[in-house]
Amino acid sequence: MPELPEVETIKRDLEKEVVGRRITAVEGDWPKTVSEPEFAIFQKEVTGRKIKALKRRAKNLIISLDKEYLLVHFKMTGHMLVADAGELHKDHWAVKEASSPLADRVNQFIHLAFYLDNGKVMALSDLRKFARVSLVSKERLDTLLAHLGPEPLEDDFDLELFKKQLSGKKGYIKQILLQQEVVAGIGNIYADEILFDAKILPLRKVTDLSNIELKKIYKSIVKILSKAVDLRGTSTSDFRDAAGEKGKYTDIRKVYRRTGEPCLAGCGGVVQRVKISGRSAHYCPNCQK
DNA sequence: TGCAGTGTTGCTTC
DNA sequence: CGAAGCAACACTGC
Repeated sequence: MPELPEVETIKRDLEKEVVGRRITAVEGDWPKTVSEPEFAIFQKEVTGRKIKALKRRAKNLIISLDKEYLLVHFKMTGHMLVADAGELHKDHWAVKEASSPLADRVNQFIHLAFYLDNGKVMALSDLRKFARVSLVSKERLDTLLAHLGPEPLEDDFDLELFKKQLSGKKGYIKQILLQQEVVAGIGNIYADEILFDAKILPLRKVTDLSNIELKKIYKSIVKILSKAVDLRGTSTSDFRDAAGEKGKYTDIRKVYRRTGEPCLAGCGGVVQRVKISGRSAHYCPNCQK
């Protein structure tokens, strides 16, 4: 699931490959991938534009063109690949070379492709077709992103700001960490990993947490997300970087999708899973209080 | 075999 | 108003 570390990985990969390039053609086989404007107009408007810069805001990738912006949200299974245009079979949107990491099955679901003036292609692969791309003005971009809370890896995200974002919030800490208006960019994987690191049970009510516990959660947010960016994200299922490769945080995760396995802190406990407002939460009942 | 589970977000329903 | 449920999809695992 592309959360903050995964989108940041894609952003950094693309930065090296596509900035300064001009888009020579746009093709797609699933028009709904483009939210706005209508697909044919999008195709016409984006063709010929130059890519100026890349940004990430929460789980969104923002591609600045010489005019307007491409706003990309990967949702569940989307990721952006860069390949030689010749590597793609245009007929069925699949990658040709079996030796390449791009040949991985999850990279074979290409629904939108931006051909570049250096013979490469920036391609959105998305098994479940939930990802969305928009071409928007600066004003529209700001409107669409206005609800988002602070970026947890920015300098201004300190303990006081975290507490302020939580004030007035009710419900379980796990549920609150997933709310993008509270802290931007945390999803199910890192919410579980953060709470394990902070030794706090996901079913704790936010209003019951002590100052010491809030500080632990704050520190774990910064620590875990930074570590995950360093390791290029988590690939328990579909996430891949721009080269089609898996993220390495998968190997050091402590609880996410480890139900029934021994706690890696060596406490003798077994990782449990519960449903919290429709989402799974993984935790160690020994380590987390 | 078939159906629940997977998880992000926005929209609908209560 | 806010919380809960569901739809958007497709594949995996039981």
